[in-house]
Amino acid sequence: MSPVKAGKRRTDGARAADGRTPGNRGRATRERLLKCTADLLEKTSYRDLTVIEIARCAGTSPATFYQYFSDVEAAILMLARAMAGHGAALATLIREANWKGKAGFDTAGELVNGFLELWEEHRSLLRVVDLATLEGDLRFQNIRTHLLNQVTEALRDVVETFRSQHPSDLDPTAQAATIVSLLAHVASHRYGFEFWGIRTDHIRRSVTRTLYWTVTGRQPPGA
Amino acid sequence: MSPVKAGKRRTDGARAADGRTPGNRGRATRERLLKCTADLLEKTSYRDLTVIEIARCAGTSPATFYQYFSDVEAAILMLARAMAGHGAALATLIREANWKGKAGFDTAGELVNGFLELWEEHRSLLRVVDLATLEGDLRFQNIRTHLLNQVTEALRDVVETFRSQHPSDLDPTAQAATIVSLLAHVASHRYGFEFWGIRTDHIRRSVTRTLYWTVTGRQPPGA
DNA sequence: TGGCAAACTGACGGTGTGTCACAAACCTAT
DNA sequence: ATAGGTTTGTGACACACCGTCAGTTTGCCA
Repeated sequence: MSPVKAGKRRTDGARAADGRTPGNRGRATRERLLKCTADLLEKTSYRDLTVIEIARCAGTSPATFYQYFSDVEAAILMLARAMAGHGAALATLIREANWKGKAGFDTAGELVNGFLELWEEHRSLLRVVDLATLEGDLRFQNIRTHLLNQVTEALRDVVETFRSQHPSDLDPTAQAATIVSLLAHVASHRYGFEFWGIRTDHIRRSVTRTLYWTVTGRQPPGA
Repeated sequence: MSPVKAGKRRTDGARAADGRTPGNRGRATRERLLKCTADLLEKTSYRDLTVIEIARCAGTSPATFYQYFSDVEAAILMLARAMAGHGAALATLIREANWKGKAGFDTAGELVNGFLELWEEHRSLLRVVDLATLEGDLRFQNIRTHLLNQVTEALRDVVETFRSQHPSDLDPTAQAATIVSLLAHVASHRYGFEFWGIRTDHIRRSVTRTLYWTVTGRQPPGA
């Protein structure tokens, strides 16, 4: 799979070719290659995603691809980095919304929806990020963390707020991480549920209630 | 990646070579190949797992591999099928244990441990099962469902038991699926948590409490 | 020991990878 | 417009893996 075992894991950020200053045309093809990588990732299984096809789609030769990325993974890494920022919006939602009473329950619902939408938007990318993370790839693990940690930390702070009124021996960070796990997994397996006859809407309500309860430590209003 | 695009997704169960009756030597090498596939899956990333290496490990030629499996995925599929049965033990635990009061809380803890152990045992395999499932591969999706559905259904029944005393408008199946999502995700990202300073033990307690509450609809005892 | 099915493999055409050295396209200053 | 320099693209290559098939080896037992 990798003819030159050594030279594979090259470091490369948004590098321009060898080390030259990037021009206009260059950025265009780079963008085209990224777009094609993303598109093909939707249609092709990760294992079968190939440089040749990406190049063909972008209307260039495979050699050109290697001028911008060291391998397919590197291109996916770029896409993932671009996506990771989107976690910020969720964190902001958590921090600025009201978590008390009925309004709090609505906030929980919005957060669940936020997760479902984020995963809907970046489904195929998140698949690979998850796999690579589980395989121990630190670069992807960092991205995943960057994405989810913002949410986890925001949730932890909310949990701590309620802790004063409602003491508990649980670790707030662990509770927040638990919730984030739930949200991430449900969001990514949404279609799996539907396939087996479990309506997304039912899941949404169930998760919302669990979320509210775990964060606030109280029974949801009107349950 | 696949020279003959057509002939790839061949059907093959525990088939013996072409159509011949399986002998003793045959089963042995088949087993050896499976073992090597499993071992290499631990060390190699899924994307880089290759027939050549599997064959080398098993001390045979690559051609031999193709006498038993149509491709690497098929071998992994076999391993996954063998593992899927292990969900039964968890379902039994759920069905036969007591879910009331303090004993119920202990049951919840045991279930969480059961998940952690199952994932510990089959980490690399479950990674691939998850990816393939999310990529829409029905064969893997079936395996994953077979594994998790037993648990989900058992939990749903328990949820319904409590429902009579504690009415709710939530769909019991959705609640069970929610819980199973939580358990599966936490089990698979266990090391990720530890890496970021969240002790598995804290997660375990947090999940146990959420599990107990969702199943019974009551505050855990001694909280 | 001969015969026969089961098990294995060498060799091959096809496709993908990753690296060059070189060619083409694009400035920009004269 | 055009020469000279830089950026960008590519053909060709050496290597690795895939998946097939014809033909060989192995093991069994009559």
